Amino acid sequence: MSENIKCCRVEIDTNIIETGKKLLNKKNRLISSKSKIFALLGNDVRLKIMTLFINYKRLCVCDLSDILNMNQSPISQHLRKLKDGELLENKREGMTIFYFIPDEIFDNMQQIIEG
Amino acid sequence: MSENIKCCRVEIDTNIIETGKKLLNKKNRLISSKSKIFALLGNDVRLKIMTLFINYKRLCVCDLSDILNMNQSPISQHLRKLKDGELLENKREGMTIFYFIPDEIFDNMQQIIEG
DNA sequence: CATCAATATTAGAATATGCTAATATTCTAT
DNA sequence: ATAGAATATTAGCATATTCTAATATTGATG
Repeated sequence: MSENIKCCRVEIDTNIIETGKKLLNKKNRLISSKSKIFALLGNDVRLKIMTLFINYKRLCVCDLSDILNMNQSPISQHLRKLKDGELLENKREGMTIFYFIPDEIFDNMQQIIEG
Repeated sequence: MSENIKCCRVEIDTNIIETGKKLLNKKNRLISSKSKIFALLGNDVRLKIMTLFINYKRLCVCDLSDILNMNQSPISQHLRKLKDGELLENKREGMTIFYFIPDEIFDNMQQIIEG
């Protein structure tokens, strides 16, 4: 399996390579999904947005535009990404569409972001 | 302060905008530094690398190349970023340079990545 | 049903990211 | 000292990201 050894270090623990591969293989899906979450949070604007949602429960695009002092379009685009990544949900109430962190992940999000 | 209201929703809680701004202002540095960490972890390869360091304590470029089945160059480049972001340190021992998660942040990293 | 407020989408430009391929650097060990 | 192993760096390309500016969509409400 480990034919392509990249260097010939003496104290090589060839076992590490096999067990490492197995470890990653086992955690592959989890790592992939986590890295997507981190990538979403790895943007200043989006992390601010999520921080606001932790503190205010629900906000609309306008609120965020005002608070962040940014145009509505990029806010909408960020919210779209966060929604696609299932870190946010939305719900219309009258004329405004409120975004919020889904109950199921709220504690976890707070943990990751504020913990 | 909030002259540039983005929309004229009726039930607008203008207070949110001011307190939101203050909140972000207060947490600004923290958010910025956290988003950098998340951005580093928001890449599949780097998250795999960090996961490996949590499980194996220390590894060299070659180990990672072998485990991840990637060329040495991109691994080196990722390690550089992780080191610049202070998520990793390194130390030469004989011919090989070992990377590892600094003691001070190990628990925190484990928490973020595995928690 | 027509209007308009709120939000979403799109194209396009500037910048950032992550790889390959080639080369450079750094130390060890003879 | 010098050769070679391990690692780092660089240029360059392809793709991804994030904004602006313009336009489209949606649904509440007169």
